[in-house]
Amino acid sequence: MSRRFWLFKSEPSCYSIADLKNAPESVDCWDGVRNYQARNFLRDEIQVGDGVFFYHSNIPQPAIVGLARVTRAGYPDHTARDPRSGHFDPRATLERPIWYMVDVQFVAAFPRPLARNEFRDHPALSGMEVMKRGSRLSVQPVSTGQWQAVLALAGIAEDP
DNA sequence: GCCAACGTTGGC
DNA sequence: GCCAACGTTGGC
Repeated sequence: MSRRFWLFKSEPSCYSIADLKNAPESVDCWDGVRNYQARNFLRDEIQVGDGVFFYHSNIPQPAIVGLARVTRAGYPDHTARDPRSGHFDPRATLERPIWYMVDVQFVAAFPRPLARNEFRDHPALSGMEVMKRGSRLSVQPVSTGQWQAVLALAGIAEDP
């Protein structure tokens, strides 16, 4: 399977790209996803080496703010079994974890955030999942063309 | 802060 | 299996 690309959403007040950068080795687990479609991507499709757009949602200018890379493929999200976690799910067990996560590593922050509204009229980017009205999917596939178009907009010549 | 859109729950 | 009610997401 060749390298694939994804967009991960996060509210920066909850977890920002700076938080990922500042994590030990700039690696962290992407926990707390509680949506089955997103879970399926995390569990079944996302592979080590895949590219990730880090997207900040629920702010005045929602934007792709940088890049990350997958360093560990899907494994059980332990926060689902932690009653003190805000993402606790009493149905999750060791044998049946229900929820999964991956590990990602910070790669780069864009020189400036690429605001969602900049994509609206872009031929390659207006069709992104994140552009769809009412889209709530927090882990989304990104096409190779979309990946390259965003890197070009960000002024990043070489795919890091 | 508003509110449309969405996913989930649960009664039937 | 249907669908109304509900809680949440997320752009604006």
